[in-house]
Amino acid sequence: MTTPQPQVDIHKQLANFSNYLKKKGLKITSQRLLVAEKVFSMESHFTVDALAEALKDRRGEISRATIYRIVSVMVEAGQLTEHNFGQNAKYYEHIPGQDHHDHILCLDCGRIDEFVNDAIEEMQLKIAGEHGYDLADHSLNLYGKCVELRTTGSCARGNPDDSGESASN
Amino acid sequence: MTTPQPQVDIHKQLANFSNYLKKKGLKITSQRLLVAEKVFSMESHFTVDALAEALKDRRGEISRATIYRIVSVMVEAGQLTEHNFGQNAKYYEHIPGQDHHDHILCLDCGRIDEFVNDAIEEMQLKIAGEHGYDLADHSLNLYGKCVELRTTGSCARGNPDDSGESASN
DNA sequence: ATGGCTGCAAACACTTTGCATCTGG
DNA sequence: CCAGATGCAAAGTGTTTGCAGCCAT
Repeated sequence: MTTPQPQVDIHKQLANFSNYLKKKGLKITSQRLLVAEKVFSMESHFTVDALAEALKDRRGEISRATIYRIVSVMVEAGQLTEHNFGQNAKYYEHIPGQDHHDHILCLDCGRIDEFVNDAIEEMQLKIAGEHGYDLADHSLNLYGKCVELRTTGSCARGNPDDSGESASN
Repeated sequence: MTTPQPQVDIHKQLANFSNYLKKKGLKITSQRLLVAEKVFSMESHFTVDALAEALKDRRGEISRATIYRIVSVMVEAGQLTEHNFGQNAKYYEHIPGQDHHDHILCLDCGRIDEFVNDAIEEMQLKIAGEHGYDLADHSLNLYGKCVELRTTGSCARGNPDDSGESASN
């Protein structure tokens, strides 16, 4: 069930990032390496806040401002994507050089799963074309109740009783 | 090109809203009616900010706090939907009692078009099921370059020259 | 009359920015 | 050595909330 991908070669990713920095004439600082390393080791989707927390202790901590700046560099570098799941904060996800995918989220526990569907991808291209658009990107998020909630009757955050209408948000 | 829907009976919509308020034991205040009326007359997608601006002059203006509160009531009432288009502010759209639809947005001028695709809707249900989810909602947004930009070489906000990588955001 | 509503301003959460200092190349 | 990076704190957005006074019911 859990993505069993073996740490898609963090070293290679770090090397790519360093190359990008070099190519752009940006400096390879300890903060950038630490942030990048942590980013590449994050299991899945995370917020800047979570990233900042995860970066604590190592050698003190890195300033939020700096983390925001580094994250934005990584997005430009194409090694990180940004998601808007309808919550306050943006979510990020490192790109293991692999395929694009969409997301399905649990409205109760916030669990996030991924999926790919070629038919939908094709449809989107077709639709964009029909409307005269040159498709550049898209975001598809499904929201529902996760398998755990359905089978055990409750998941991390909510349970059937008080889940009255958490879906409203 | 522009949605030619003839003001889907604002009076009926207002009546529905009033009924909802009554049913819920909420008060029918002048602010609520003014906001609702304006909401129903808004052409398409708007932010709370735009709504507040549009509400000015009539009889002074309505406090943002109040507008936020009324908008949230209307969402609960099911007469307004909330969208996250990846920008800072949330976008709203009144529901004319009609069909659900998805969006396609221009990365340059911010233009927003709508579309419905049953095949994709079905696919989503299937995908959710395959992942053990009970699908409650979804959001599908396509981003690209609009027809105007493609045909005339420029649209409201940007033009091919400086549009270098506005897609990065 | 009275409890919900409004308006104001302060509080909030997330993100960005100005500036002095520090550091990689 | 010096442009670019960092950290801090202050400033910005967009949105929410506490509270006193107001108005539908």
